[in-house]
Amino acid sequence: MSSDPIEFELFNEIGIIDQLGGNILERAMPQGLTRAQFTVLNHFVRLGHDEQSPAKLASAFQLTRPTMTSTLGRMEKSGLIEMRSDPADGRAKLVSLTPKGRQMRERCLEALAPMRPLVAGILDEREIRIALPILRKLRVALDTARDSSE
Amino acid sequence: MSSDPIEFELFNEIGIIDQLGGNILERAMPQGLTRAQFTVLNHFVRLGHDEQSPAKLASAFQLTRPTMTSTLGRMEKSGLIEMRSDPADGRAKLVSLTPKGRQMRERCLEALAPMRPLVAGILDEREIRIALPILRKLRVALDTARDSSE
DNA sequence: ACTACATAGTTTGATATCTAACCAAGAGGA
DNA sequence: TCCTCTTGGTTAGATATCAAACTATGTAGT
Repeated sequence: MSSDPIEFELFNEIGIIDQLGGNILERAMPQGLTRAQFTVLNHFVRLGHDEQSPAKLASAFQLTRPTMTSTLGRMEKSGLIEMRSDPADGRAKLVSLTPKGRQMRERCLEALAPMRPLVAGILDEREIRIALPILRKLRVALDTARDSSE
Repeated sequence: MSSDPIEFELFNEIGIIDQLGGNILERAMPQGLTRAQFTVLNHFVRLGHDEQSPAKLASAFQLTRPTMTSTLGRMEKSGLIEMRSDPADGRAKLVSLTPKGRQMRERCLEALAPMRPLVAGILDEREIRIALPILRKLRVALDTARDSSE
């Protein structure tokens, strides 16, 4: 364990946190909503977008288009989003939240609220504020590394 | 984005880093070896274990047993590991690396070596040493939270 | 206008992951 | 001994994710 380069250890911790955290998150979600689906719901409300193309969403989350196709298809089937053809571009589609989608997002936030104190019991805000900029820097660099490799 | 509680932002960054990092890792791996499979190979060598039960492995990686069954099955089929029944416990199995598995792990390390300077160009060691203990603390707490909820 | 390239979305097939449910085997207690 | 509970592994079914390949549409360059 300690024989690993420190960079690998960093990614190792990050990987485990992501897995455990995601797991806890999904258990807390109403009706077995998925983390990926919650992310989409959240994106629209947070950024105030009415409509977005699947390609834009994929790029916002750094996912491939096939992945978005799959997730959006499931969300459309369960009535959380709607899709229509983009009148301005024959190739594209436009995704928007349904009222049910908005409502579901609200319920997710309520379900997640009790988890805030839980995290606060582990890390205090000072520690988070120390770690966050470092992680953000790493994330941004990996983002651009990926973009440029395509 | 900035309207999110800071804890959620933390998990958000962690999630994206994990995804992008894992992706870059898998692209670098020889013969399309998977991150999950590399983790198993690495575990045996790093900890010097000759044999381990699937259940121990699952618990070491905080994965469910079905997940281990699936990954180990694939690794056995491709000759990276061997499995035999545990003579001391009729329920259990014992997993061990094959020479091919050991060799594959070596090749992975070689393939990963060039990535170290890449990361070093983003974060210097000082920053990593600042973030690492905080993340470790979070990981350990989530670990125990999961264990106690079962 | 035609050709070539780029972009949007999808389909296919693979892996990883989870939960739920199952069977087999060990462990403990009455 | 028998009954119960726990533990190890598997199977089935679901979702997310990727890469590769395909179709359709837009864009640019000649």
